[in-house]
Amino acid sequence: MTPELRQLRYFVAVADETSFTRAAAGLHIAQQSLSQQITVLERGLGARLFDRDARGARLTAVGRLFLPEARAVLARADEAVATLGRAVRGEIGDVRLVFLATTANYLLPPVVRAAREQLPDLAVTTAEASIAELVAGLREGRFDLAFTRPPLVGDLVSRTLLTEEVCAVLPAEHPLAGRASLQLADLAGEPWVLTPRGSWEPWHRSYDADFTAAGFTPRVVQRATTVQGLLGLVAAGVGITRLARSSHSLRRSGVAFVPLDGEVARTELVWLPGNDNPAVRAIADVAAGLAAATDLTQAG
Amino acid sequence: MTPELRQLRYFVAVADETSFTRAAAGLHIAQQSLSQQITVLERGLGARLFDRDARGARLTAVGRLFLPEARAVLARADEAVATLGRAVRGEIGDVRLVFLATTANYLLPPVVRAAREQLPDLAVTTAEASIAELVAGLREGRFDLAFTRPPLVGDLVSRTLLTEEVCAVLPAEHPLAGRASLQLADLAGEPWVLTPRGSWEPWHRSYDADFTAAGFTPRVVQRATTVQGLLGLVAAGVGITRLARSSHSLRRSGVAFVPLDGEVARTELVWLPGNDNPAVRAIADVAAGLAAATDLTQAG
DNA sequence: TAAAAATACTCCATAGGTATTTTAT
DNA sequence: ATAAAATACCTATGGAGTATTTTTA
Repeated sequence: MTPELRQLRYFVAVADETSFTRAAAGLHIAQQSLSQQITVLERGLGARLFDRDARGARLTAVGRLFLPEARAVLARADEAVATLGRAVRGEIGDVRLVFLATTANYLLPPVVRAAREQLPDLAVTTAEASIAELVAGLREGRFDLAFTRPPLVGDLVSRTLLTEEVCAVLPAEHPLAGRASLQLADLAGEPWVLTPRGSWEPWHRSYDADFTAAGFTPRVVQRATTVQGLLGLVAAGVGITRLARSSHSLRRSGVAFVPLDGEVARTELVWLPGNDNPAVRAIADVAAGLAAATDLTQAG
Repeated sequence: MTPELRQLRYFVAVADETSFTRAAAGLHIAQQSLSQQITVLERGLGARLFDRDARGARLTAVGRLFLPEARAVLARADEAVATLGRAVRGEIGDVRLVFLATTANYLLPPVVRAAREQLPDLAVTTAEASIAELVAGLREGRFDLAFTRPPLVGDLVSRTLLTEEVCAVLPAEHPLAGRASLQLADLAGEPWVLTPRGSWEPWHRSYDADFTAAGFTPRVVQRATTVQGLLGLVAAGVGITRLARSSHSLRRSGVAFVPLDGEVARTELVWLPGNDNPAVRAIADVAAGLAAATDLTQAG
């Protein structure tokens, strides 16, 4: 028979007080109940733990050996509960972060650094993925939290981490390169380089809507899969494109970033609605705090 | 709130089976009762531990972190009970042995060696004491177990460890030194050296009874406190004495040990009747086994 | 005799059982 | 439709309370 923790607590209390009466007072139960519980414990263990007399109760030789054991069990139980508390607060555990390949560049280092500082006992693993892999990974439970861009599909939970300007990206020698800002309509006649339509359908629908609102359909002269590829084509004078300002960190020569009036690009934290891992929320809070404290667009 | 061990056992069972139904069967309780207990545990801990669906129950992220904690608490409790079992069997703990100074010489080494071999985790401390110190030490709880000689006082529990012959101790050149055995009456006219009357009254009363039975009162020419002292005086030809055969180990030259017909000296294990330390019984058993297996008188 | 623990009983909180409903596949 | 868990309700074990007795210094 293994005793219950309550009985061990009672045992320790009597041992500490060398008295059933005093221990019972401290435990807020009647002396008689305590007496009965210790008797049950002793019977269960098959060993007498106290010598009783008119002055109180003192440990037997066996009881003296059991006391540190009982304390150790209780301490271990307290530790278990404390560990659970840390888990609930998201201070321990594992979180698998995934960064959209185009955001990993400037978001991953500060987020991971802040996480390590504020949540040192959390095991954070990171991955860089395409938007399709990222969404599939979240859905299939391979990732807990994604850093990505809208629009996404409906059944994921998102939280906007930061917003930044959307810029027209022009060759450095382009006539409009010196402008402080532009309207998308100003670029109606330009040759465009864009990402392949198949890369992520929701994005392309969003693009189409923007261009339709500006009153034209872009003349696409070439397509490139990566942001680096787009920037290279723009620098080469093949055409122009449209990117978030932070993309500027990937190529600073040969291209000009001119803000497009009223257009913003959002970076979002995304997770599965059913994900109950408190560490996800903790990391999300760290990232949000980081975004609020420092203007991450300055990294671009 | 700290959960009870029962609840932790239930939690581990459900986690292992990934099913309330199967776990309940293994625990020999109804699924509904188990479901209720886990709910109580979750409420008490303030954390959901399982995700339930029609296929069963799987750990949440928090539950996954709590599982090893729960196992550790249960394992620690099992260890505590196991340790208690060892204490009850007298395999661990402390025993303070005391040897009568005149028996320490040949009893202490083999007893301590056997104890270390058979009860390696028992902390055995030893002391050598006069009969008066020995009895007082037992009474006042300074010693747990004594190796001594009868007669003693009534309120101590004793167990005869071994018996040996009582011998007349004569100078080597004494006319009776060559005899195979003697009667005490044969020594009526001899000069005697004995221990001081005050050293331990019960012994002297026993001596007196023996001499009275043999029909004479010994003519005491000198007294010595220690066995060594008595042997020295005998070797010097001052007188004769009477000792257990094992005393021969203290002086082998100049003295002759001649068995006295029908007289036996007992060595006893003695302890306080209220001493509930199982280690005392364990050591007593080891000593008794040792005495049965090897003739300790051969050490004399 | 006085202080402490044990015993005898009573009560009720709760662990556990039974019947049924809800939920998700 | 089926299999699992949750809910509702009932039962009964046993933890805790009150009154009293026993024990020992």
